[in-house]
Amino acid sequence: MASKPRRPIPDATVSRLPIYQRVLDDLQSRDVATVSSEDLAELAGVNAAKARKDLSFLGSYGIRGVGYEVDYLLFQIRHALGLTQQWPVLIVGVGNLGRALADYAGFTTRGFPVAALVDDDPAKIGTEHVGIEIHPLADLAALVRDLGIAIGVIAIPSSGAQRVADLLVEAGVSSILNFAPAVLSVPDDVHLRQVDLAVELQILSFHRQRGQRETDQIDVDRGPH
Amino acid sequence: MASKPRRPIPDATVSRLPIYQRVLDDLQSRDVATVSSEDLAELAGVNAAKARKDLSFLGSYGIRGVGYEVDYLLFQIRHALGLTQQWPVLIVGVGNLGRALADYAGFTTRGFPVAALVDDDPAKIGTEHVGIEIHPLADLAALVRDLGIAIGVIAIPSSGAQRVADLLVEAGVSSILNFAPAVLSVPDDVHLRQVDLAVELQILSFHRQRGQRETDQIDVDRGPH
DNA sequence: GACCGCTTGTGAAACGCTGCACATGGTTGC
DNA sequence: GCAACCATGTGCAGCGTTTCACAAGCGGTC
Repeated sequence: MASKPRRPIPDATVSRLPIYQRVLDDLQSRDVATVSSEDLAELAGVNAAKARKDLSFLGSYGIRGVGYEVDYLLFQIRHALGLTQQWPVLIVGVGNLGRALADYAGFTTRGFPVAALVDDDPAKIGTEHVGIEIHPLADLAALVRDLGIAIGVIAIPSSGAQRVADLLVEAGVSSILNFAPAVLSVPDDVHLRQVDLAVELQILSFHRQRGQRETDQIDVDRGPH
Repeated sequence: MASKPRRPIPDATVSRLPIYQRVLDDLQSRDVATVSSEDLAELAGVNAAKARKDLSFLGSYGIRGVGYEVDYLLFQIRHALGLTQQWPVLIVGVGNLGRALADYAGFTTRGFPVAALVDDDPAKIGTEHVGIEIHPLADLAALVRDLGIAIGVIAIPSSGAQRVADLLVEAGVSSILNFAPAVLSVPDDVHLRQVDLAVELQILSFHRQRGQRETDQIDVDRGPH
């Protein structure tokens, strides 16, 4: 209530806040009390002016001549990101990717405990993974309701992704993280984010080729191809 | 050689080209010969004008009054992305995430065959995963050289990520895709992309909370609008 | 208690991206 | 062969983001 953002926080800033949080977590665990925008920016891999401007959207929490108090800044970032409470997530698809996500320590430690696993493979249903029982797809709506799931993660092949997204929306999930390489359509009030692993490689490929074209002109010293 | 981009292709466009490619792949497999910018944009989840502008950076490959020839456009996109040849990748870390990536069909079908797996767990070394032998970390440089690896994928916990990145760079890899939640530093001529799974959830959390705050004030009419 | 050095917070300029609106030019039908 | 139609390609204006440069403010020092 007290901290209503006067200016709305830009999307670009929001996408960097988790990075600052991670860096600050690390500093905190090493008992560092304060940090300057320059050091923080260095650790986060950004420009110092950008870091200051990003943090200024949260409020004026720095001390001139000194820097930012690590503990307090961490609290403010968590608050801005809505991480003052835990958000249980449900993962659909317990293949290698689903298991990797369920195991991923970063989820739980950052306030996103994996509360439920769902799959449609009869051989998997009823078994457990890291202590979490695997439920059939039909139980999805009940799980969302009973566990207070706010975020659904889609980790299945793209052919079934839209159907699962529809199920999640219908069950009342308000945010979806999709790993299937498919464009999903969801209502406007549902937040959808897309992580496409192959896209990242293709972007690398583009830059690689572009760099090589330049060096083509100068010389070629790529070993045996 | 003939098609040297007069204007450099903007980053934002590059990041969308793989999406167009995926959509066009799908159209091609359904024997669709031509597609309009409007239909393509719809399938890719973007604005029609944006799609046209994106494609115009590749050259003038559309036919006014008709649309784009699917086969030809696909070829041009592949060419622009440097996907006219295969780029073998090496994955470091054969945990659940590494296995998920090795299994991921999207890699191979898009020209990025997984050519080598590396891990430092003695229990895993020498065993195989989907027919690919797991090598010790010490073999990294030799594998890169012998297999002509251009892209390295880091799928290990963040504590060892920088060390592995250094090894990859030293071995001559020019592009790195990092899944470890850590900021890595590499030379300027090495391309680095970061995929941070927890960051995506935190961004969702932010928007979720913001949406809730707004509706708190007005009232709730979540239903179909 | 005044000064000096240091770091924050921010106006403003530069840059890149988006989306509209329309001229351009190819195709089809008569 | 001409006209009507249609979808592309792009000039331009608006918007968000980045970056610079500097005033404002805090803490330590003499």
